[in-house]
Amino acid sequence: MNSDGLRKRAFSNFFMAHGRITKELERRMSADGVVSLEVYDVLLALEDAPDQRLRMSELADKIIYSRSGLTRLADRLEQKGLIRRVACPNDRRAMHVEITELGLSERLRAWPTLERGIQELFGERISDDEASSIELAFAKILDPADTEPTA
Amino acid sequence: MNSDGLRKRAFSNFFMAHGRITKELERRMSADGVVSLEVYDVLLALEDAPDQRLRMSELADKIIYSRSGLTRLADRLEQKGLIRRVACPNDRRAMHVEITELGLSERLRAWPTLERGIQELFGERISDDEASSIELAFAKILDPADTEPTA
DNA sequence: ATGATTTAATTGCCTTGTCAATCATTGTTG
DNA sequence: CAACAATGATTGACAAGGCAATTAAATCAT
Repeated sequence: MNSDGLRKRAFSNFFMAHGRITKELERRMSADGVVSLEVYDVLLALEDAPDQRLRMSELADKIIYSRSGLTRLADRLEQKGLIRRVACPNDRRAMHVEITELGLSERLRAWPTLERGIQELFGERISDDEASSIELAFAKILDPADTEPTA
Repeated sequence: MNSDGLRKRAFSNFFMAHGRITKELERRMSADGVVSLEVYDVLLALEDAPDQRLRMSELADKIIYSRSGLTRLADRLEQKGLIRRVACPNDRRAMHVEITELGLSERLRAWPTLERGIQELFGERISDDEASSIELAFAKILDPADTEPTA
C-alpha cells in the first residue's frame, strides 16, 4: 500500500516541524523577555478554565505533565507571582491553582511574540486549504483520546 | 481576518496532538522494551547518513540537540553499545559517530512498535487527502528553514 | 614559522522533569 | 465507627539537557 508511505512521510514532517518551530519560538520568547511557551500554556489553561482556576491534577493533565513535575513548576510560578495556590474548600487534600493579575498581564504581554512567531513559522507558509485540513485532521487525532483500548 | 483564527486553531491542534502522541509513543516503546523515540531518531539519522556515520555536530543539528547534550547522550549510547565514536582522520578535533551492529538491530527491533503507534495514533484517523495536505504543508514549513532573516 | 582566531568536542554547574515513596485526607465496608 | 483502600499533592533521589568555560586542533595573518 502506498498511502502507508504517505502517512509515514506526513508523520515525519509533522514531527520535525514541531521540533524546529518549538525551538525557534522558545528562542524568540526568551529574546523578547516574555514567559516561555510552557509557562504560556499554563497561564492560558488557567485563564480559559471556569473561574480561572484548576486543581493541580487537572492542570497537570491539561498540559501533559506529571503530578510531581507540576508541583515543581507551580512552585516556580507561584514564586514569580504568576499563579496562586488556594486551598480547596470541599476537599482538603486538593489545591486550586489560580492565575494572578500579574499572570494575566504576563500572558498577554507574551502574545504578540507568539502570534508573530506562529504566523511567520507556520501560518504564512501554508494555504487556507492546508490550514483547514490540518485543523480538522488534528482535531480528529485528538478527539477520542482512546490511546489504548486495552480491553 | 477569519483565516487567521483558522491558522491559530490549526496550530493549537497541531501542538496538542504532538504532545499527546509523543507521550503515548514513549509509553508504548518503554512498555515493549525497545529504545526510546529520541534514541530511535539518533540511530535512524546515523543509519541514513552516508557511510552510516556523522560528526557529533552534524548529528546534534539533525536531532535538534545542543552540542553538550549530544556529548552526554552519545556517552550513554556508546556505553550501551548502540553507537561507536571513531576519531576523524582528516580533522583530529572532530569525532565521527557510527552506528554499531547492535544499534542497527535495536533500531529495527523498535520499528514495529513505532509503526503500529504511528498507524493507530495518527495514520488511521486521517483521510488520504488530509495525509497529503499534512505532508506537503509541513514540508513547506520545514523547507527554507529561514527562521530569522536577520539580514 | 608563530601568534591570534575559529572550530569541535567535552566538562562543571545548574535547572528541570520523573519515578517511587510519603503524608494527609477522603471514601468504603465490615 | 474502626480498619482499609483510594486519592491529591508533595518530597527525595536521580537522570537528562543546557549554558558558559575549557581543551585541543585547525586555519589565518603576518
